[in-house]
Amino acid sequence: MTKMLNEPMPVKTECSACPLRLMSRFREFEDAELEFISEFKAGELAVQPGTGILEEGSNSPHLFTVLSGWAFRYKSLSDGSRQILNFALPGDFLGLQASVFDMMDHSVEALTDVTLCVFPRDKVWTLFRQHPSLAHDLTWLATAEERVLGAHLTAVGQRSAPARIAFLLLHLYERCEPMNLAGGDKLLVPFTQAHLADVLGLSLVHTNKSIRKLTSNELLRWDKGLVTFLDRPKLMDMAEMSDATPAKRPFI
Amino acid sequence: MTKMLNEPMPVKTECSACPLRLMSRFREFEDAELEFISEFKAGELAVQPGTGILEEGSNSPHLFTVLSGWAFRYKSLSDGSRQILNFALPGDFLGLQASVFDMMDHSVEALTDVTLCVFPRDKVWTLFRQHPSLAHDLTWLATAEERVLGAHLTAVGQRSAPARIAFLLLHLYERCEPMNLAGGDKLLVPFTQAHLADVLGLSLVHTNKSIRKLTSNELLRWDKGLVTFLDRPKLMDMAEMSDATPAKRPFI
DNA sequence: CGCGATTTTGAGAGCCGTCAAGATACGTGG
DNA sequence: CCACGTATCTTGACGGCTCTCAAAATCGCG
Repeated sequence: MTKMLNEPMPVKTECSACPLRLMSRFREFEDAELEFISEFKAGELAVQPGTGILEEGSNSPHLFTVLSGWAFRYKSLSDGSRQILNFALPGDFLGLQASVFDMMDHSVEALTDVTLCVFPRDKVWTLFRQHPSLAHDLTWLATAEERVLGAHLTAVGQRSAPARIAFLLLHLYERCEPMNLAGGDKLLVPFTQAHLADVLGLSLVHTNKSIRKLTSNELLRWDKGLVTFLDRPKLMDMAEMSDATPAKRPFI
Repeated sequence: MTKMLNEPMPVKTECSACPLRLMSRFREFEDAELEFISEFKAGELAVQPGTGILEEGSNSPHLFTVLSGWAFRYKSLSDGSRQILNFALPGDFLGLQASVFDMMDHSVEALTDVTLCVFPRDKVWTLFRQHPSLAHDLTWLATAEERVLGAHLTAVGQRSAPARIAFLLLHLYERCEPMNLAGGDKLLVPFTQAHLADVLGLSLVHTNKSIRKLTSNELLRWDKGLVTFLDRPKLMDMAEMSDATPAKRPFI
């Protein structure tokens, strides 16, 4: 399933014209910051679904920002099972661990066609020295990831199967909505129910039956990857979620 | 159970004579770094078991480093249950979220008597501007927390109750050993089985029965807070852990 | 000695996992 | 256009891990 990683291609997307920057969700950059990032960026990488982007235990010389597409972080266990830790969406940063610890403790794989900005790890230190605001943004991104993992852990540790599913789908809606990947109570999910099972710590069979329970109760629809929320209040209630509006986020 | 937070007391421990610095596990500081941290530190706080240190949803003006004692991070749910995300040990940093997001998404409570170094949040920005190496350390700490949460999520999502218990105890041993809080296959845990249940997403009853299973199989002993590993290889095997030696860590 | 917190044990129910098989969808080659 | 293979989704049966309820035993402490 996992394919080889291609060599980075020349830059196609100028940072000054970065499509992510147009999204209302992202913070604006100073000229100096933009200039540094432009210089920081080594190239672009386009990978196909199923391609491994980072490998657990490895020590990639590259860091990535997702420009487009979906990926997912996961840990493999020796019995063949895996835990998906989180999905990575446009604007998310991949490989910070390799930079800080010289070692990934999880892998990352492309779920759809993915475009990545590529950065050389050995320039991260320059970022910290010359651009404290961007260093702060990196800390922001690391902390944001920590929050998501804490939320997932709470869902998996404390909630029933249908509640976990409701939680994850609503959570993804909230993350997708600001970049126009979701809207009008509709969310296009590029993953299979097997992926969902691995996120939520459930078996595939039970995941499927729980989804069926949610659909037959008219709480949501799930049609070939298109999820529609039919009763958002009830779903949010079972998932124990409130609808706080998130602040503007940074990205590198 | 939760008590009030006292006002910070004057500094008792000079950073230059910080007891943590004597531990082999922590990295050495440059003089300039030490000077800044000394200046950064606003005071010290001693709290009793059960005291709330940070509250979910709040926006504390203070950040903390644990000097001594155990605390734990947790999220509360409306039905009264809670998920403990992680324990905080000496050297761990508390409140980075409040600094980055203006809002904690989890609470922190003292498990034992705890001594904390107190830092004002509004000087964090100065740290990023003037001391890139310390900024990098903050990112290190945030990323380390992310790793722990990922490991917990994997244990809770993929492993049986006894395996989760084995995992958590071994994990804590590894964290305690470098600071002489554990050794010789013995670990002093200051938490109850109810805490353990809330970490692992298990009921108290089943947690107890699973511990009994581990003890009656002669894999470990659990005696009034003293855990002894009797068959470490087997425990590590069920917990799916390898024994990599961790690198030196920073602290603030 | 008495009380609350913690640990332990038993019984019964139910959520969820495993095994198995069928149905549906989709891409590929004939 | 059809046949076929693979991936994904669906359903049923059954077992067991884990939960809840309940109560007793033990510990810590005043």
